[in-house]
Amino acid sequence: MKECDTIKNKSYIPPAYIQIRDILVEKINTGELKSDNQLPSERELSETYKISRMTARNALTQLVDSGYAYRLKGKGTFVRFPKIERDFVRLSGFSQMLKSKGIKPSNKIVKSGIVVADKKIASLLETTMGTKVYEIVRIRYGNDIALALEYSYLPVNLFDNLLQYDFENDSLYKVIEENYNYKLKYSKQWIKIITLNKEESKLLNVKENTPAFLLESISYDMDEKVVESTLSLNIGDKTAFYTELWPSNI
Amino acid sequence: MKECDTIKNKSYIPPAYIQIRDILVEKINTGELKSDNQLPSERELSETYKISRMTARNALTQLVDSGYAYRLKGKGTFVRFPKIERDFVRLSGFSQMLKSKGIKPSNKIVKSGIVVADKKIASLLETTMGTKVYEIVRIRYGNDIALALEYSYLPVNLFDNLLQYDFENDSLYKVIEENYNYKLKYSKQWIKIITLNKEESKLLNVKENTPAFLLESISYDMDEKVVESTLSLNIGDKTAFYTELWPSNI
DNA sequence: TTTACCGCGTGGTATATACCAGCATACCAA
DNA sequence: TTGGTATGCTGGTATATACCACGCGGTAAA
Repeated sequence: MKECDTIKNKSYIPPAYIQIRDILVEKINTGELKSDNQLPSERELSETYKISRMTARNALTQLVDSGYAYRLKGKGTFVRFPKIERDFVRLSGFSQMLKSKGIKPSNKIVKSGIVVADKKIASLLETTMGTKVYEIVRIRYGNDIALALEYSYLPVNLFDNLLQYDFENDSLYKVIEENYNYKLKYSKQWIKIITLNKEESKLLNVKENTPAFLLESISYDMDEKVVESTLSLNIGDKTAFYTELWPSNI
Repeated sequence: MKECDTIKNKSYIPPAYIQIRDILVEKINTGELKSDNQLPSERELSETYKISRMTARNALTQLVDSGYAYRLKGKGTFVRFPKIERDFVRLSGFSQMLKSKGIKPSNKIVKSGIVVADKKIASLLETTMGTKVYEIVRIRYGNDIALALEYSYLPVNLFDNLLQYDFENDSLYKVIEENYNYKLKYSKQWIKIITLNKEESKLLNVKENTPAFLLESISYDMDEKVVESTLSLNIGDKTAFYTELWPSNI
């Protein structure tokens, strides 16, 4: 069998267009290339790095697709920074989102344990009522101010001895990916409005009936299995979502 | 000057990869190709339509990028239907969104006229306080139930005699694109929570202090000019947003 | 002075070709 | 039966080349 490089062995060499892409991303992140600066043209890149124009174009396409750049026909390709956020809550999770805004995230566990799924939880985890699931209830803080109350549910059969981990300091996603080796592929999410009940408002230290966002999310791994589902109650006047909408071209 | 085909004259012929893409989209929409069916391979497409493999690949890439298909290395390209919705409110506007769900949209104009921009409106339209702007206030109905109260603002200097048009029946976007020839490029959007005041709740026929989504949006045309800004109050228990989040690859 | 055109650089589309890498199947040998 | 291998499909990466459409600035003509 032929030798085949993978991510796991150190000899992995990314494709040329990925390498060029990363060189350009680096220049954007370090500030060498600023917003609306012109990136090297496709022909220029191909000469500089001794690659074909198509490969250079692929590298630039990667930047455009991920929001780092925009193209103007007849003029050039230009930096867009800060890059647009199409996903208003990233798959990377709550902590990372706050960190990227310079806000100090912290958690407090309200309770954690194993419960049997009721109808609502069963439908979120795409399983049947009565299935055993982990329930982790946390309060999320930003700069020590309570922002959200989060209920996370995970199927017991996928996670052996999950509760041994410290979810006040370790991110749930990190534990799932590193300790159980589930690679998350995507998540579905719904945003609704509710008013906080007595218990919830007390935990979040706000008045009863305060309006809040209810975020329901379901996360899928590479095999399209549901690995986790979260209900997040975000205090209305401390939360806003931002997105940019681009017309579909089909 | 050389003759140059544009969308406007009828002789416009789309690029080959767009034509192939549209042929495939058509087959998906008519049901000839169903969810998880395999699409023709790149090599097969290139033989069938006498195009190069790269052009065929471009066509398939269009489908993948817009959520109509997914690729599996070594296996093929497959239909994803219903296509994923990354944008939870499309740039196409409110009416079209409801239509796509089989809900009958309708509007009622509350008022329309020219006002001078206060601080809030000026910042939304990226102009200065005191600038003259059109204000159009509408109630949005779905199946004759009031869903939202919408305040739209447009700079007077970009739209000559805008109020001649009938916004109870024509979409605002349609008028902008067809009568004034502004092609919308993208829009920014914020989602917040508010509670409806006396006047708003009366217009929407709900109790005072009902929680509602406040959608603030700014639309930009191809020259990155602000052409329109909208504040939309959507009744909380009649509205939800859905999105799928995919991790960024950079 | 104003207008029209040309040249040049840019991204956009398209061709033809080549080899690599992942998956499935059939087949053959231990 | 089991396990390797050969083959043939798939998408992924990469090269080289060509021409088109657009934006802009310089220049020559009106």
